Amino acid sequence: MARRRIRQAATEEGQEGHEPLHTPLDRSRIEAIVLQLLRDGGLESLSMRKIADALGVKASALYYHVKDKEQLLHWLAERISADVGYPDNRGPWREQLRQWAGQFRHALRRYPDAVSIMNATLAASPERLAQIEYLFRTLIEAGFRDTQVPWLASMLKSYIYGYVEEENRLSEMAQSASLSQSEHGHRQRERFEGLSEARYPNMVRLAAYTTAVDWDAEFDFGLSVLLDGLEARLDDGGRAPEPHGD
Amino acid sequence: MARRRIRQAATEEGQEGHEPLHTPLDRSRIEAIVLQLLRDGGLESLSMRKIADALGVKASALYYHVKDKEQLLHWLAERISADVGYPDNRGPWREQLRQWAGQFRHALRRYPDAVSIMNATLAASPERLAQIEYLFRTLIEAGFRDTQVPWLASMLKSYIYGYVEEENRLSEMAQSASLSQSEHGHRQRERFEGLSEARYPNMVRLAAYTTAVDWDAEFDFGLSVLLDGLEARLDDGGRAPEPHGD
DNA sequence: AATTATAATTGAACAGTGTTATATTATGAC
DNA sequence: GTCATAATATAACACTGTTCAATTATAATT
Repeated sequence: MARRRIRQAATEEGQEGHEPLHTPLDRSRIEAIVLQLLRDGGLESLSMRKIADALGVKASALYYHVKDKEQLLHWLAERISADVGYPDNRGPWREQLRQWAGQFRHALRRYPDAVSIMNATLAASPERLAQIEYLFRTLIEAGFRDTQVPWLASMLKSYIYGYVEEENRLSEMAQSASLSQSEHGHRQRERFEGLSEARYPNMVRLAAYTTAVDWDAEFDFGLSVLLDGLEARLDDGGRAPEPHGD
Repeated sequence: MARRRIRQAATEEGQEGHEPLHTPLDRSRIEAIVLQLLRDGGLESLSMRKIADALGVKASALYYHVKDKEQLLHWLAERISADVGYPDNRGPWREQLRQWAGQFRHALRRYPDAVSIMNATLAASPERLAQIEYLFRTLIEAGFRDTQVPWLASMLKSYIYGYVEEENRLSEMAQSASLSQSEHGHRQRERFEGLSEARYPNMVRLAAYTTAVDWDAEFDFGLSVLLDGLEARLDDGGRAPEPHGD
């Protein structure tokens, strides 16, 4: 038996043994593998054993670096939040929020099941808190009342999450309908073609508008609806008191 | 060995054996137990084996009546949707949607993890489709354009789901903060008291407005914001073309 | 009343999950 | 080379959803 087991297919080179052939696990390497597995199989099929396998390691080794599987999700959520960034413009609050919402959406779209990950974890990490703080500050500076801000912020978050989930759902359905050879695609088509036009006339008629979609434009449309609602609440009708001097 | 094994603690009475001592499983009995378990431990701790145990039966027996665990969730989602109902008034669209949204929220609040259940299942069952159909029809009759209706409906759904989730999250945190003896409550308090006021001044200041909340009023407030946004989109500014003759 | 058909449930297993305690190995410091 | 500790492995526990074959209970028929 090999007296000296080397992780991950040791070759002849590097027998000196001074510098480690493969550095031990650390957060960044784990994160990288997790993101790759997430891209392959989604959040559902993500397991500690698969992560360990992909790292060439046993599952229990992960627990030296990570407390929980939940902590792993917190890492991901933090990374997603860091990916959002902040608007670079100093324009009016509507334009700032429009840009910020767009960046948020794009960050969520860069990671599979991002909304599930965010919803499964509480926003207690620095990047996530900073994002909330930015949103609160922007709303305050726009002139909204203290009591309203948390709920308006929650509405914006809900809109973005909801839109991205709908976006993923519908585009997933569209692609599995195009590959209608597959069994799954077949079942999906049945679901829509079998919709009784007598029972659900409006659904059937409007279903067309959810197949070929300009997702960017639709997101902006919904967002503008929401921002219109916000603007209508700005100090109950227009006499906004110029919240700050600058 | 007992030649005749009777389910669930057979007593002396009823030895005739004509009418079954305990009727076999059926959908309604399974649903009832599932709802009870859901109330006790939530969706996370719901397992086929626990359901079977609570029914005095082995887990594999369930699969004679239910295809999947997922089908079980579909049953629940359908039940929740049926519980929503429809507004009884024939007032203007704003009032109708206000009432409908309230009923929706209350139905979701009646079942633990209702939002998770709805999100985990596609809306393909009759009651759920009927709800969507109602929403579409109401928006159409209000005068919104065909292309807009699906997205506006999606926004309303997102708002309701998001609000209920936030509501559950916050009230859960509030109650675990009041029971601050418990370890979990202690950690929750740390999370909030440890919030650096220097880094997140607005969050800290506005946190007060998310502790003692009139949930009904807050829901209506957010909804009115959203409906204001909708109204602003009614045919781009007021010249609504009386969509139907009646 | 005995037999037969089928409805309903059990037993046992498979493949997988997160997690932990304990042993074992590798690594760098002295 | 010895030694402390850092890092991984081994093995197990208590679960999970699900399937298949064997078994029992119930109802129908002769």
